Amino acid sequence: MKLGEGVEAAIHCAAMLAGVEGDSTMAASAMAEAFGLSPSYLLKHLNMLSAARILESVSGPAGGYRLARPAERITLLDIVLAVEGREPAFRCGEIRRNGPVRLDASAYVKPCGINAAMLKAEKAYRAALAEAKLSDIVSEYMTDADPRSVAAGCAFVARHQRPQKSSSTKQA
Amino acid sequence: MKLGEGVEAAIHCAAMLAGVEGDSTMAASAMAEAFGLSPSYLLKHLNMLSAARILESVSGPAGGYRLARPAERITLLDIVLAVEGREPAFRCGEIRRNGPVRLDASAYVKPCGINAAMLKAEKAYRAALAEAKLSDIVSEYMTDADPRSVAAGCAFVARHQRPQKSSSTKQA
DNA sequence: CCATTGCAGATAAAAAATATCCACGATAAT
DNA sequence: ATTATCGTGGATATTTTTTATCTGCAATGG
Repeated sequence: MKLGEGVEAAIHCAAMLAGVEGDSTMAASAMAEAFGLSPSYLLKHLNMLSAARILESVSGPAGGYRLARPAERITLLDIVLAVEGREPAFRCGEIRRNGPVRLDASAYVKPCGINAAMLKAEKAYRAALAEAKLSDIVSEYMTDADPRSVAAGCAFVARHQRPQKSSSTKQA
Repeated sequence: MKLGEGVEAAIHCAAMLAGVEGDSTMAASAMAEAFGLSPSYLLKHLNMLSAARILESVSGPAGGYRLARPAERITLLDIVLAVEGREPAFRCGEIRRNGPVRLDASAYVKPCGINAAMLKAEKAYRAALAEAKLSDIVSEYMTDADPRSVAAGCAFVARHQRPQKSSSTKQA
């Protein structure tokens, strides 16, 4: 059982995007730099998040990504499913049918109990991830993490976020 | 997130071994046949179960595998961890440190909140698997599954289990 | 002795994850 | 309009992991 590295990247990016103001965006290249990741590969994962409507993207010179909805309504489950796919970790291959004695298909209408138990566990896993809101991750980071780390992170966001043209970002 | 196919094989084999009587054993080749699996590869997984003290093995012509302890004290978690390894699915690469701004290591003493949330979810997953006893899987199968399937399975076990030499298997 | 079985290690084949690149459309600044 | 920047999608390459096979070896019952 293993989660791809893209999950870690995706969550960190989403958390960082939670810090950009208004409808500003942040370029994928900036996030790749922030985490020392391959820009071209990170794009793939950000794209998955876009497709899942977790992020929005803006093309063009001032373009980049931003959250598609408030961080309060984004969970780690949303992100994990978007990046890793929605299929369960355990896939029942129905190997019980593969023996030398081939019974009629009607003998296997009842779902495999092993499969049921494994899926139940995964349900618990997903429920726990669904409880973890991106906003919680961010606020815990703000309060608990080392002030130097928080300051550096915020500075990075402030430096790389890009205000958008059309919509006024609450200018004083 | 994906579980190897070996997990399914391992659980099915363990469930089948739960049906052998006394200290009898069943050869790996028999189980491979029962599930239509590659014998040489199945051996690998059975070996992991042996190493984890979930199964016992006996060499020699009458040899094979049997449960190392009663099915009541074997959980799906035991099996999954034995086959897939004990490392968590999410491994924090600490990519937050990989940015262009290198802070002192002391700025990262607090564990990453993302990692904590992911591990918490996995803890829930493992807890659910720990609740699933092999004996439950087997007894549910006996009562719920199609009688033809149960009969075929029991017949297979009866035909392939091999009594051991030294210990008397409650012979009438 | 000898046939059968599990064990360990080397190896190979297949699949998946990771990473890079390029042509393209969108867009903002000039 | 031109240009430079950016995301998109597809093709492709590289690396790692998984799956599978084979061989020699030790154990053991007959």
